[in-house]
Amino acid sequence: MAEILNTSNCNECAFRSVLFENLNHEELDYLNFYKTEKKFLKGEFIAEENDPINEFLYLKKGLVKLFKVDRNQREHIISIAKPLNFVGFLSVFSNKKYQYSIKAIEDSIVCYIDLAPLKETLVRNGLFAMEVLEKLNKITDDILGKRLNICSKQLRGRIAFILLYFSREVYFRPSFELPLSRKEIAELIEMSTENVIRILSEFRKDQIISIAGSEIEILNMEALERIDKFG
Amino acid sequence: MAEILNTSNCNECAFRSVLFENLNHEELDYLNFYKTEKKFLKGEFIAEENDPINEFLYLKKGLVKLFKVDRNQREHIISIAKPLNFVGFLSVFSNKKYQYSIKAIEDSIVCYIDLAPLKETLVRNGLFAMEVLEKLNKITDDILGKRLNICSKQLRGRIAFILLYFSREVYFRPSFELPLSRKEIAELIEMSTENVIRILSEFRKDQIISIAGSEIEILNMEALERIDKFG
DNA sequence: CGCGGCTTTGATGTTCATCAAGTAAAGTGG
DNA sequence: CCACTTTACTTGATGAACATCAAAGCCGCG
Repeated sequence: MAEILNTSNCNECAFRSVLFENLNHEELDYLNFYKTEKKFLKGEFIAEENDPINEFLYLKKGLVKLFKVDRNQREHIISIAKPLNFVGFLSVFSNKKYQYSIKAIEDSIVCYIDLAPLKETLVRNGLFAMEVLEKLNKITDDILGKRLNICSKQLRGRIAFILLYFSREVYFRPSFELPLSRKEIAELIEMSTENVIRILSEFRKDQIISIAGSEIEILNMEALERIDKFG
Repeated sequence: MAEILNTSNCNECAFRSVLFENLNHEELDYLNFYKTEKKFLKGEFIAEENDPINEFLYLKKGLVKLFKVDRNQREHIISIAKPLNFVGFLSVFSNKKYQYSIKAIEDSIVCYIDLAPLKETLVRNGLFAMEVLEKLNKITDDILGKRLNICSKQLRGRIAFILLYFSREVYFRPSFELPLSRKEIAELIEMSTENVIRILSEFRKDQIISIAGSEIEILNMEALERIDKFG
């Protein structure tokens, strides 16, 4: 399934300064020894709910979704994770099993670090632990904030919110290709697929966005921001 | 406003083993020096959104709500915190300011530990940091899980959920006094006050619960669980 | 070619918030 | 302690927001 890559060394990783600022060369070499790097194609599972958590994993490249499936087989997307978001952070220190599934929504590269040596390093290096603590705190803050935001808005506001999210926080451009199907967007912001489509069309008619398949361009940013804020 | 208590020593605190298992006597004495204990009456503010976070705080006794106020003056309750939930955990390591307000919903005692010496101790003692990491992870997992749960249910299911929550996780009894007004329950599970009342009355008519003011008794636990699960 | 999945639009009905009005409870000032 | 005000609670009626159903077009794939 997932292709195992010719693993690069953490010491040379571009993300080192962002993620592991407080580790020295020895510590990095140590973790590097317990590290695997895997490549996933769009649509492939990276982890499945109830799998045991044996590794700490983070996204080096790509885009993934974290989601749960409820008793009616309906998916609920908890969060979209992009590189530098520690994907495995949500439950890695509090649970033995994944509480959700992870799937690549763009071709992705994921680093796997065995959990035991990582924990060892955390215990040995308090600065590193503090760093992880801060990042974890930030990520969960962010997820929870977005969830509260979505919960308290009505549909037009939710669509505006999610479009602004992709534009501002993922692609850094006013035009982008939606990495999610209409159905997945519905699952992310808790509404029906039909209404996702309907409201997107509405925005198109109002000249707020233009749509070509999954290609979206935001034409009137101010209007969208107003809808996000007051909708 | 809040009464400052004759501070007890952390070394003798009953919660020590639960919260600070991995600290030795010296470390505890050190933190104890930077600790204040305050008492709040029901309804009093413990912290307000945008206050600077200078202390790490945790609830020793009582019950508090964490909430935000939106642009329409409507409150949104993020979470109810009970003793042993680190109240200040949500943003304490990721933000300089509180992202939400905290208010006592029962008479409460809160411990304040200055943030700087706490962080110092975290850096010096990796085991302690690891412990905090695990607890923080658990708490945010829990809050997020509940939020997702609430978002994906309709109203009857939400009411069932929140009644079961108080019964199972807060009071450990089938009968209890609701610490929240009907309005606050509405703010916690994102619905209108009128519908909270309506559905509670419905449950009363169906003999699932009995109501006497804020006194609630669950009469038919199985029915409530069914509604929680399938509603 | 035909099948299944994704997208789109319209029609219909349900769920829910809002409005209105009334009662009970709880605080406030004389 | 009682009139007065305010706040919480309650019920019913109405309409808006939204999900669901139905049908049709579109595309990729075996």
